[in-house]
Amino acid sequence: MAATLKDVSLIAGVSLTTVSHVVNGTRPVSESLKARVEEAIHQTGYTPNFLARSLKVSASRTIGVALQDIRNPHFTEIVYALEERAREHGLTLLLSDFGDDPVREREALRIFVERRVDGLVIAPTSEGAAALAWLRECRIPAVQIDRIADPSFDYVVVSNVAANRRLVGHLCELGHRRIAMLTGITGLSTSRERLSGYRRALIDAALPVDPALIISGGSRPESAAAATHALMDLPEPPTAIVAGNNLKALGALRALGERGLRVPEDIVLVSFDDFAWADLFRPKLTTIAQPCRAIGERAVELLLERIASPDLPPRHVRLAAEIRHRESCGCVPGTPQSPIPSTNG
Amino acid sequence: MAATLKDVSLIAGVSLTTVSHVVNGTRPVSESLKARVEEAIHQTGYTPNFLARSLKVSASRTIGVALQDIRNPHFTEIVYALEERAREHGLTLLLSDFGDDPVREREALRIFVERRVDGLVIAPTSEGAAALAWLRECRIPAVQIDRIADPSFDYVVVSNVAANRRLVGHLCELGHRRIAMLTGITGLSTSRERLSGYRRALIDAALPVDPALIISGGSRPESAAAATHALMDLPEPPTAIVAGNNLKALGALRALGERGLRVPEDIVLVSFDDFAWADLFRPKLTTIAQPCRAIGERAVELLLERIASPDLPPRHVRLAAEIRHRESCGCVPGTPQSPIPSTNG
DNA sequence: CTGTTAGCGCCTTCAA
DNA sequence: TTGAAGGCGCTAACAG
Repeated sequence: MAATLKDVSLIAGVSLTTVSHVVNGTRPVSESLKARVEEAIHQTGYTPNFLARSLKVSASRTIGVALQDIRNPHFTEIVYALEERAREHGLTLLLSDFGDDPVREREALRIFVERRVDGLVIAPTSEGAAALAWLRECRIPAVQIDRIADPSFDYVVVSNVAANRRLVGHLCELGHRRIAMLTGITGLSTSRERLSGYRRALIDAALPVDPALIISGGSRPESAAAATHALMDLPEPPTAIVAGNNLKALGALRALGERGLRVPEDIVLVSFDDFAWADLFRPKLTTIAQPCRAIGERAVELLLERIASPDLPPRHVRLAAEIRHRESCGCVPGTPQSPIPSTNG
Repeated sequence: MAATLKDVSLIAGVSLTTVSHVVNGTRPVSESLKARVEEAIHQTGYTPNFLARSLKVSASRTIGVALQDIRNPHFTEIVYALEERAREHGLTLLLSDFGDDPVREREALRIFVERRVDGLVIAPTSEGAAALAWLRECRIPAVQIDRIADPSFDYVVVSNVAANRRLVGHLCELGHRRIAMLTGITGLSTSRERLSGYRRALIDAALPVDPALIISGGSRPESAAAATHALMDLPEPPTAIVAGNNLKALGALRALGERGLRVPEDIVLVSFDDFAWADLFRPKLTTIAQPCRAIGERAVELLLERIASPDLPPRHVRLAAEIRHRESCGCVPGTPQSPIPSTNG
């Protein structure tokens, strides 16, 4: 159907090789021939067949992106950055959403392998290590983002411990003694690390860690809403709640609203993950903002480097996350934002 | 590097043809051979090469998605639905974001054509007709979503005129006589249609159409903010503003906030496009919610049908959009939602 | 500076 | 029920 190199070569009256070379600029061709070839290309409307090229050179200039939910603005933002950076490098994005299901995660990787992606960026499930091991067998490079399922692979994530320690520390400084933590999906490194930051902050402040104030698991806002209700039904409810991620914050916010509790007057709520339109929310949430853009960009760069040098030792990037002081923490609004130092490895 | 059909055939001691057939289940193979082949596949870790297959059968089971900005939740939601539906049909998504730049739009299509996608879904720019014409030459099917650049191609969009007419009509019924309209990017069918719905509603209500109250163009919230300020600086400012899309609403909301104007007490604001967390916004915006999920699903279905029958006449789908009555229109909250009837063609 | 040739990995007639 | 052989469109030695 579509014109091929051969069609062009016939029309231009040159060899197929020459056409290939003028298309790719891969060896010098005389002006006269080049002109004839270009004319023929124009005439036939020839468009190179990347599939054939990929087959031949065993490189598809394609990278796969696999994650839990593009609709989560955190991931949306990252995908945007990935796409942009990839495009700059002539790479095209294959997208797959596996909804936090290890079976679908595995399935997504299979599809990417079949399509011979040059590499892939993945926000793995808690069982992601097995899937990654398979990728290693297939010798296809991968970089993890957001969470770490296997530290022997590259990753770019944020300093969860430091960021949450600082956020919770802020609450302690404000005088809170009963601070609850709603963590994300059990088994995810993000959940563990953020919980660890929470613990460290309490210890820093010489406060007891009350297991009743830690509610773990779940990926939907509904579970956070239920957890919030449970928390507030405690004989001694918390005076502050830390949402382990944006979905948790949404659920908590709704539950608090249902109970007619005002934030921050009646209860303080802060959260990991920022929202694009947080300034339109009431209350305005104090959050930890992740550098999504940078995460996506670094991920592509790491991937490119690994594709070039597959035997590099694993590279671990931790980016700083930044606290955005708004109203919901109850401190004076307008407080300057405090960056958290990044650590590597 | 990776095992091929040939590797498997050698190990299994059968012909390459047979291996191909057991992999694809495309012709009966005796149990004994099948077992040997499967064993060999397992042993070699063979994964089919889709690139080679695509080249051979000239079909890539891949569809391209090209749009203006994945970060806009309206599109994010659609992409999610597209991905899901595509996956159900064994199709993989290639994603490209062209930021409303016709040059990059064209570029994105070129990449898709080179990669021999089976079809593509596009939210075209206002200049998209030329790009689509090229696709037609390449004989690659495309369905437009959100807006229409060329009605000779399939599309699935919403009933913009009817929806906005109804929304503005609601404002008229509430007694507003000076209603402003902030339209989106000039030249887009959505902008035209929504503006047309606005006009119709005013005419329905026997109200004059004041050009000073219509501010067109721009795709960023900032332009809407500027427009809102201009509107409020008018000798006779509007008592209600209709934002032509979600970004416009954000800009208007901010400008109104900057002026210390309360919604809906001082001024009414409603908008085309809903927000996922609209209930956390203050004010709670009355909006027109588009059925993003359905748009994505129908788009994939249309595309699949067209891939199967390229010569079908153009198919036009218009889905109903629904008004979500919340606080910002100033009518009693809790009013039941009113669906808008869909029309076809 | 240009052309011939041998595959990349796979599907699919055609023949047995 | 099985196998051999000819490409799909392209790149990259290898010759000239």
